[in-house]
Amino acid sequence: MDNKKVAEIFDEIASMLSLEDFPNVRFEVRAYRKAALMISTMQEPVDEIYRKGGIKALMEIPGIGTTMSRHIEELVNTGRLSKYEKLKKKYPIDMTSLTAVPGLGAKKAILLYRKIGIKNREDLKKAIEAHKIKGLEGFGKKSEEVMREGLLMLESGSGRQILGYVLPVAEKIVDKIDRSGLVEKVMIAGSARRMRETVGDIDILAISKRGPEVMDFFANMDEVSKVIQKGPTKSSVFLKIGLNCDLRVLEPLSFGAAVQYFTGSRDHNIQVRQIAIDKGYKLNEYGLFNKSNKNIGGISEESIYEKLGMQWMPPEMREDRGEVKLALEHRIPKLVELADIKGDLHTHTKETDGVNTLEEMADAAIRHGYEYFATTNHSKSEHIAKGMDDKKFKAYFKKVDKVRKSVEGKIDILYGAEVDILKDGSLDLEDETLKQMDCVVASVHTSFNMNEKDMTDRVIRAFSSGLVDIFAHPTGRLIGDMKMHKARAGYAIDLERVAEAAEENHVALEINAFPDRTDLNDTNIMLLSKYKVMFSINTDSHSISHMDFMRYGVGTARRGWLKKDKVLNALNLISLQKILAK
DNA sequence: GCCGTTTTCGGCCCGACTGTTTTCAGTCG
Repeated sequence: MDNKKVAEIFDEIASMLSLEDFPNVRFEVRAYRKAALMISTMQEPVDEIYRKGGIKALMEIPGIGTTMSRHIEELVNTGRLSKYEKLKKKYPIDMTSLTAVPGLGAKKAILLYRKIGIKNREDLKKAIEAHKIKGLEGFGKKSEEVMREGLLMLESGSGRQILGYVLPVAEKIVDKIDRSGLVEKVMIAGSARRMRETVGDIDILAISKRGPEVMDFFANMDEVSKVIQKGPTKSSVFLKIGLNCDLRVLEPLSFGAAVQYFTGSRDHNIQVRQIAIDKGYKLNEYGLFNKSNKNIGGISEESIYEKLGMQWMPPEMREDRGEVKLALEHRIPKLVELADIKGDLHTHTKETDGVNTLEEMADAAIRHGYEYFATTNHSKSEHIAKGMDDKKFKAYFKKVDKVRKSVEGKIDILYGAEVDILKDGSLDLEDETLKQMDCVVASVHTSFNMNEKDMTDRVIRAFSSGLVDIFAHPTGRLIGDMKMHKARAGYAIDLERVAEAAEENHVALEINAFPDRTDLNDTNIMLLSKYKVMFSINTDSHSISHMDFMRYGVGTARRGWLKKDKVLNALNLISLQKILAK
């Protein structure tokens, strides 16, 4: 029983309970939803937690109490849950997939079942095609249309998309609104502002006295494929890239409150609002209100946090992972910033599977204001990537020498490679070749389906060569979205054992900034920060434009609460070389 | 159903928009 399945069952129970009528039912619904969300985003499988520590360990999980932990116990032991089955008898419909259809909630779903026997999405689709829906009580022409389009959208598979491909679009939209002259201020909020690796929609906030005009401008933008709703203060559109985008227009006095509110995350906000309530205030998206209902802090995010006795914190931290407590104690760490990055230690060129020459890459690195960068082409096992053997590396380094001279004084180029860690843990190039290099990046590209112990041993054996400086994309996962990017779960690997070995052998762990990877991810980084290991934030650029991806790596690092002093490539060249020499 | 250095009971976020409403319920974020 994996976490996803448990979460789905809890979520479905929540939906079914929302149809029941007993005191406090809505809070019970919320409890199940919260538990589902918690479990679905957890790293460790709940059945493992239960097997290791029983009910007691389960109850340590926030949002899981006596009842939920018993439920999990029942699910792990029997594969079934009597409460779920009981409800399911009463509401025998495929609740999760039906309520995923926009415009359709639990109440309407059960109504459709009772009136015309719709049990799942297939039934719904047929009923819509046969125009059986409109005319039913509570349904009209419009609701049929909304559901029809919703179904199409679900079928086309657009869900969350990768931040690195969405953020530039969002920024373009914001820029256009800004230049329209209709707004005093406009900015991105939501999960994009928190730099989550994927986003489900784009939230934009603006200050303007001309709401309706702003909304007209917004609805008519090139990027928009369909207007979903349009009011004077809130509009929602579906973008051509297959994502929803919401725009809200606000008063200046509410802007800070709205920014705070819509940046989220939801769980962070619930905590912050609770603090407001405890202080006798009320916090909503329009402001921070005192007892006499005067807005005392809505103008800026900073003023809200300040009035609540909290330190302002970077959006990347707002995930309800303990940041609220730190903010109350004024102990928010100073996180690494894009401006701290002094170089990129994982880049490719035309010689293998990159598209730009070393000269072009050097130029781009200079434009990024870097002090140094490493050229790290693939080793010979990577046939598809035209990986280079020892001889080719030697020849390549002569070329590097030339370019080095031509950019002298502007940037330093480090010799490097992205060398394959072979199945047995050996490296894909001769020791002699690797010893000549300033920066050896090692990574796994083959035999992904080894078991966890073998994979971990393989990687640790590579570290013990003493030749590896950076372990690239440590889990090998590819995020993917349902459109064009292929997903791949990471290989099984014990990251904590890897971190121990990395500490011992002076290997830095990579935070790969490539949007499909962001590997390590935020939770990995948090987990591994307790080790005395350095992290290296690299783009894995295969072209000069990829160098812009650095901000996603930095964003991921910040989501993992990483400070500058743990980041290898935030060091200046001299300090970097000292560490690489180890 | 969960949670708690002010509580083991009594709280738990709430407003915009829409459709089908003749005054509001459902959905969503």
